[in-house]
Amino acid sequence: MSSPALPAAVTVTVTAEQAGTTAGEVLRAAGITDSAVARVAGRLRDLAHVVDEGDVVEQVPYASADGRAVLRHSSAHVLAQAVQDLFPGTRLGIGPPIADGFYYDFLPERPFTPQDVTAIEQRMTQIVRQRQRFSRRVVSEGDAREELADEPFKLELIDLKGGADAEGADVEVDPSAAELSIYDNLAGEDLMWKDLCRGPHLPTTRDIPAFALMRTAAAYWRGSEKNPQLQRIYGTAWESKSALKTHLTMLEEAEKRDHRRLGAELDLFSFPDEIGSGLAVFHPKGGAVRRVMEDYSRRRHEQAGYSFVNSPHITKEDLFLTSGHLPYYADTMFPPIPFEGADYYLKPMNCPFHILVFKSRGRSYRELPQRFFEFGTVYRYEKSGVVHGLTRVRGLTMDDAHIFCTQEQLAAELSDVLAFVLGLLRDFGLTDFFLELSTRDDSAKFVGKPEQWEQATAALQAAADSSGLELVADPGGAAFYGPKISVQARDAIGRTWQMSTIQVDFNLPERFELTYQAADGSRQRPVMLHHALFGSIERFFGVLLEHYAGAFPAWLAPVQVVGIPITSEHDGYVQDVAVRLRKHGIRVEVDSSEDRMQKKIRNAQKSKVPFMLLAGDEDAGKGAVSFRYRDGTQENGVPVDEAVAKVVAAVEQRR
RNA sequence: GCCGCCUUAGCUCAGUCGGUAGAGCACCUCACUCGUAAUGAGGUUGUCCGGAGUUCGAUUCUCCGAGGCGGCUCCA
Repeated sequence: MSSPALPAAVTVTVTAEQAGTTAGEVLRAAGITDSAVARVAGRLRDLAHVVDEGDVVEQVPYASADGRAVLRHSSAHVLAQAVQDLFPGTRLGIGPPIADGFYYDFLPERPFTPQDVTAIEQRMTQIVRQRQRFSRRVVSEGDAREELADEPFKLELIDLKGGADAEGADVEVDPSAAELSIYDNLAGEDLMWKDLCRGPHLPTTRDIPAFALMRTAAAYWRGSEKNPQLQRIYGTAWESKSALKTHLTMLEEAEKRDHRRLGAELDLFSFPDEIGSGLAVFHPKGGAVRRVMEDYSRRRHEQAGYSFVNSPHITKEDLFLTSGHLPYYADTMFPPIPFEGADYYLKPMNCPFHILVFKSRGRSYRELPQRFFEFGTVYRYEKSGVVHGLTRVRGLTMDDAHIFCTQEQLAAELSDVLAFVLGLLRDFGLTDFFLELSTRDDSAKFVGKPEQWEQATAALQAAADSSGLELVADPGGAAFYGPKISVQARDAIGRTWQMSTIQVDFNLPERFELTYQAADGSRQRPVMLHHALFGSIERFFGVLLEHYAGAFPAWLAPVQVVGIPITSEHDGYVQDVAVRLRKHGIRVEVDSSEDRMQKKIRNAQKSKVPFMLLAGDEDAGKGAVSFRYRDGTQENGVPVDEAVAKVVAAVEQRR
């Protein structure tokens, strides 16, 4: 994921004497050995690529984005070769490099077992040791079809001429190149295996320094559930054994931080089977964290000029017919409840309710922008295979806000909202952001007038630009009713999470025929902004839990202080200190169990409390306590007043 | 929803080639009263995920269902 500084690439210009030699030879002559492939005249080429005088040959270090992609792509070939060695008759799909690794899709006669994967990995090791050469050969389309007669998926790729709609397919057939190429794997002069492939590749299999197979999974051919399902094997490959190890260690770290695991270990929440898949209950400790999150958010919204509204969990279907959601999202809503002659639905979003609040009486331009906020619990029918801990649930609470404003107010409101969102996320300890601007494409799912889309997109673009953050384009990613900005945050171990979204909506005000009375007495249509900062509280909770690896800062920690009496005789003394802390709103527990004090420290440490507060004869004698902090350091003989002030200050300063 | 794997004590997991089961932690009892990550001794705990089938007998085999995990697809 995050990598140490990558070495700078060296470039060499081919001399007259070097013309007709290879890119690899030119680089070696310049003393460069660390190059997976070469960039010649701006294109990645095999080191065996023949160069002309004047060509600029650029080193592509293994530990560069391109270098890693090539070595992973070559690893994918070795994987496919191993699979076809061990399971003849297995058909090949595609095998591209991906972030941190590679995969290859297969149609085997039966799904792979874990034992198969072990065997495949061993076979790969043998192939690597054999130092087989990756040898490029340009073929005519006719020859390719003949050679690949047994590979129906490859033939389909040739038909598609690169299959721009199939992610990763362009590693097999280059849509921008006129020619098709096949890579032969040669041991000496013996052909061991071949695959339709654009390349480029490492010189030999031996040049793969370190790889590992990770897992198997199913994947639809060309990403469509209408197509046959293939068996995918994921692997990872790196420029060195130590880089591989670093990556695997990072994965272990991510696993240790998994919010589902921490949620159980720290007694924060659970998903009882009795309730149903994707429906969480928060335990007292998780509830404490959640309450602090919500309280803080409410206060900030209040300060930013939001009014609080409330709405029910179910509604008659008419509301969602008017909003236009039902036709789009019926299959991701819980099924209707027939009742008193109407169909009721659990609400999958809050916006129509807030619209009704706006619509409950006439509105004047004088009261715009009108900002409504609610912690609104919504229910969505997520398919059974996609529910995932707190990050993908069927019941979630959105910190949902809807702003009704005039066209003229839109731009200012957007940049205020963006600044508000970023400020709040920073308060929760996320500091590393980038933005994504999701716009429409020509798909039929998008509603509304093109000029409104343009106006909204321009306003979002301006707000994004003024934030100074990196902006990534996401064409086609908009909601059906309007474009959006999403804030992506990087967590403590460099993973990115989509957090807040801000959407512009001209559509709903129109569907609900919203109006306000303008200064000239005319009726005008307001614009709507949707935003949710946490997205869902459940999901944000999960992200924070992983970000902090369970060690919440003191202001969020479910238990902020654990009092530990050295012996049971000091229970009363520690209890008195706890009472004083509690008066300041500090969440404090005293461990008066029969355990020895060392065991209590261990337990408190495992529960990741920020402050352990110990007292025995030594401290009690002088009206003091001793701290042990989460990092194991200690501070002894702190007068009680000072200790209380210290804890209170940490919480108030949101540390 | 689709594919694969999984489900045994509160938790983590072992085990039974078909004869109703075990460890560590947790919990309870007793002793210990201790200064910064596990005091000792003793004890309790199970519809072996649910249902149906095969069988003299099913936690174990088969089928169906539920839940979980890894992906795919999806994500207002």
